[in-house]
Amino acid sequence: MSTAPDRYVQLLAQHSLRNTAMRRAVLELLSRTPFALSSHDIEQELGPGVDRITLYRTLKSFEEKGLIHRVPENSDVSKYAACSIECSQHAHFDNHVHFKCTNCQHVYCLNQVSIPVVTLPAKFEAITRDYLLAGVCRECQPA
Amino acid sequence: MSTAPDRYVQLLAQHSLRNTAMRRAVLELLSRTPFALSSHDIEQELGPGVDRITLYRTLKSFEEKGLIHRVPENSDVSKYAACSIECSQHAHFDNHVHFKCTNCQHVYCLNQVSIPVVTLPAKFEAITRDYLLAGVCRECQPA
DNA sequence: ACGTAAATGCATCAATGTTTCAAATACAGA
DNA sequence: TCTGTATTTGAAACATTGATGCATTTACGT
Ligand SMILES: [Mn+2]
Ligand SMILES: [Mn+2]
Ligand SMILES: [Zn+2]
Ligand SMILES: [Zn+2]
Repeated sequence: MSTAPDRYVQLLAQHSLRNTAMRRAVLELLSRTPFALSSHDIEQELGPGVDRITLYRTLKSFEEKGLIHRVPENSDVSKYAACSIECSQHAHFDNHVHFKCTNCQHVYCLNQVSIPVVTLPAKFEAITRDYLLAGVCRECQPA
Repeated sequence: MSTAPDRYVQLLAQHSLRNTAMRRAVLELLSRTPFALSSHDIEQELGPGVDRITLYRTLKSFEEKGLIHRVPENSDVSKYAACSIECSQHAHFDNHVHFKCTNCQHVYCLNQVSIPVVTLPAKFEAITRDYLLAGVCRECQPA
């Protein structure tokens, strides 16, 4: 009756994170959900058992280790999504555009659409880029 | 000894906002500063007299009326910058790129650089776009 | 199976922002 | 210029997000 060596246990090990119930649950939830989730969303989804502080710490270490990335939501609440497989502690490779639906409020990672490069004024050196669109998503289009 | 009919009084009137001390002060500060300021920054700059709650409300109405725009800082604090002259309550026209310096933490509006358009997957309809770069700014470049 | 470093759970604290309501004030109209 | 009224302000209370310190528990290398 040992725990099946599932995908998430492996992912945690690969990123030097210990295998705990909370971590497995959060990782599973974010991998399964097709849009970004806030800390509050995750708390709701995981049910009443979860400790808010532990969840914050989980999200923080996941972000540091390259398991998830924070979506540049321009509101006051952070939302998180699973990273592409090649992200690590040392470098994030989530160079895709994000899309926030003004109707359902969901934020999608558009992994197919990469962020275009712009020419900057002299002496500005860019290292990271974020591109956030807002509008109406696929699900919310009027017939 | 009447108040000189200055630029800010005019701007307020044009956007259907009453002429108050707080509003003049905030508008003047944001117009004069070459990078975006947080609510906290503004509080510091304006000195100990300012009421925090009134300031929040000032920023909120300025944003609604199209006098300032919120910069999509991916951290937990909102920063504000003066809008281009043609913004109004009904439409913002700040289609420029923003740049956050990882050294001095300042966020600049790069008004010269407009946001490139991307091709979205079917059925996604974009209405607004935000593009935030991070890196080293002009002032912080090593010699 | 053990020892230890890491993670958890809980209390406490801090920052940001909203709401409610009475008092003050800007400004349109007389 | 005076006056009435809708807007704005200032203060207290509240809500939410998140960090920190510390004792206890747990995961995992040996
Ligand atoms: Mn993403
Ligand atoms: Mn700007
Ligand atoms: Zn939608
Ligand atoms: Zn700088």
